[in-house]
Amino acid sequence: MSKSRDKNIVKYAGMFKALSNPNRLKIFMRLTSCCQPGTVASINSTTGEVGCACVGELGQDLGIVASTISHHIKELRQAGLIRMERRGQKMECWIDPKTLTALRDFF
Amino acid sequence: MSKSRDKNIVKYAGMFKALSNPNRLKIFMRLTSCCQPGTVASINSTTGEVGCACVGELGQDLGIVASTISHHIKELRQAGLIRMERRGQKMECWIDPKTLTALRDFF
DNA sequence: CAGTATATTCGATAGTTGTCGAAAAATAAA
DNA sequence: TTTATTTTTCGACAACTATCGAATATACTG
Repeated sequence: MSKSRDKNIVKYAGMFKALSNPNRLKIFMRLTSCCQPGTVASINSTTGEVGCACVGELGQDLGIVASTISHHIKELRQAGLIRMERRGQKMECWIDPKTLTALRDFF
Repeated sequence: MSKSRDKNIVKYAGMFKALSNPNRLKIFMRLTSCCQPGTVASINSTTGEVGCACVGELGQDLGIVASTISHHIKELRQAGLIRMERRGQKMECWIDPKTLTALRDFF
């Protein structure tokens, strides 16, 4: 019943909540598939992290208005599932590898 | 954009939704810790005592009213995460090992 | 600068969810 | 049958969510 355990539970519950919306889950899966090793994407030379789809692309794929996509991406980011970075006019999103590992270890 | 893929997404989104509530996640974790996955109810062969949690126990642990626990368990069951069986007056719950494996494979 | 492209914020709204207490149902015991 | 125990269903309600369109912001291009 420690506090850190409760905090952890809230953290993971937040991740699962972020993945509980079908459209958000699609975004997540889309990002995981395009970030697969071997797939081309822009690589951040400092962090080494692999960048992927931007907001517009994701919205076009799912047939969802941009503002809604933006909202969903914000949720995924706040849950710690994805990271993003401005690249010109576009925002690039990619899966946070640490969180992905944490989720793998959870189950 | 196949239909089976969409169905799968909805299925997994449902699992994550079930785990997105902190209390439900606690129930899930409690069950994973107290039950051997695959065994319906861990019964002590010498004492005959049952090791798997029932609705009442779970509610007492979390300080939540029975009707709420019942509701949460129903959600977990409908998502395919847990299974349950009547044993006398009590209902015994345990994690569905198949679903657990599926979730492991997802990430 | 004005114009274009992309992304975010805001306001509104219909729909969903978590929680409780009361009542009902199912089972066991007396 | 009556009583006790455990669980489920029902009704209610406040809180939250997904989605959209409009307005705003940010960055590039003539």
